[in-house]
Amino acid sequence: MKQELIKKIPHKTIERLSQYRRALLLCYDKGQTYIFSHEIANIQHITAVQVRRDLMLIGYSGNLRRGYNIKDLIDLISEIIDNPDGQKVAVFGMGNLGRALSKYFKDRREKLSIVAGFDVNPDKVGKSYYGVPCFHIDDAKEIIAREGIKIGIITVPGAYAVETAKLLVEYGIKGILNYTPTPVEVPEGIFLEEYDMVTSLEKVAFYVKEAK
Amino acid sequence: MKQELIKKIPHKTIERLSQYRRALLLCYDKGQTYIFSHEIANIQHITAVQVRRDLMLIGYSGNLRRGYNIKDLIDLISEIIDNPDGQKVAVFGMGNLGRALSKYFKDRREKLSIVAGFDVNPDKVGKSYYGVPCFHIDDAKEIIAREGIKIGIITVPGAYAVETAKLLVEYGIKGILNYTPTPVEVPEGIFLEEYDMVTSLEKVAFYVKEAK
DNA sequence: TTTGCACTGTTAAAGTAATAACAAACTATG
DNA sequence: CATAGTTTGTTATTACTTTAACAGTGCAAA
Repeated sequence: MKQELIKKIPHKTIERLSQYRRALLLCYDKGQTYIFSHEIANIQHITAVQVRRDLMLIGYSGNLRRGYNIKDLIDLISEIIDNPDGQKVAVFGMGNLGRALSKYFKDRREKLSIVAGFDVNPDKVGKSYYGVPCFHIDDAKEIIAREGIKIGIITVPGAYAVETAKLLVEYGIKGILNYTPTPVEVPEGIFLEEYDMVTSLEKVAFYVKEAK
Repeated sequence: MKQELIKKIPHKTIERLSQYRRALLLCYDKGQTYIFSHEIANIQHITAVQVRRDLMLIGYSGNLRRGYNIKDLIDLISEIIDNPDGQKVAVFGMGNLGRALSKYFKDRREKLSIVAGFDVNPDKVGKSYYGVPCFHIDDAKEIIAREGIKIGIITVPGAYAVETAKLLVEYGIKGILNYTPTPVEVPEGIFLEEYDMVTSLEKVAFYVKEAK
């Protein structure tokens, strides 16, 4: 897969590739070897055209009669979205949400793993949650450097989101996933993704109201 | 606010309105009475033009010299996105994520509140988490009907997502927020919003890798 | 062998969203 | 009272995303 090609893949396609891979892994585990675009589409909430278009963008060609080779496609998607050397992640804020994420990602992805949690609560520091050791935030700098952690998930209370993000950038984190409702600022070159559960719920509430 | 106008508001604008209101509430609590479009924009990650365009869509006019009246704008946004009679929400799956949401929404919105949690674990049933009572899923039908719950958040393990969604629809839920990585199907007329943490993290990992 | 079917791969069109451009309005100030 | 500065409200443009249309291909079956 050429570098220039990868640069042109739209954000939305990257997201769908992640979802395709998940669906494909399930099928692969069941022993299925080939799959049609409309089968992938049925698993996710999209159309077969969308699937074919996405696969076209990554330069994968299927078999006209049998569809796509599941194993090959999984490998190609992995080649695109995974870092061959692996990617280490840390969670900042080991509250309910931080622990939910720790549990969730436990042994899910070979190339992507949460290796540390941070908190300020002395009751949590020193403990381990679902295999993720919890450290004091004061030790973050050292541990991030030592482990080579490049990605940080922010799950601290909203009031501390901004300062946490600032620290992470200072400590060398290159990608931030902010789950607090407070938007944070990052300098150029740091990838930021924010998701706000309050907004999502209010959106659902709005459309439920409107549907009446 | 006219009904036809509301119908034409784009999804993205609805999401931003929720975020504007949050920012406005903070300013209002600080005693600020007027705010400029670029001030709102600075709080969120958007441009002043975007803010003005969104407010145009909902038909709100600001003061040319002082900007927007914070109180009035909060009221107007609330009139649009809130249900005047309130909206009750239930969480299905009181694991870490379910409890995180329960805690998070505790007393946050007057018109939108989580009133019940459901689980199958007998250790959880009968307990209360952050003010949200946990019931057995077998009692969901009755409680949903009795309380008039219209929105369900799915935080069960992915393997149970599909059947849970099916149950909710059967029990009269009109809007679903699915936080499992497993896509679910809902019939026409039921609003569905899905968010997948795995995809988000993989997306961050991809762009961190590419930035190197 | 040829006809029909069921796919894929690609280009074209439509729909949606964000950005830019700019006129109009108000106020403060000299 | 005129002028400069600042901000709003709206239209126009551009960019992005999805959906539609359709040609091309291989297989199966008559």
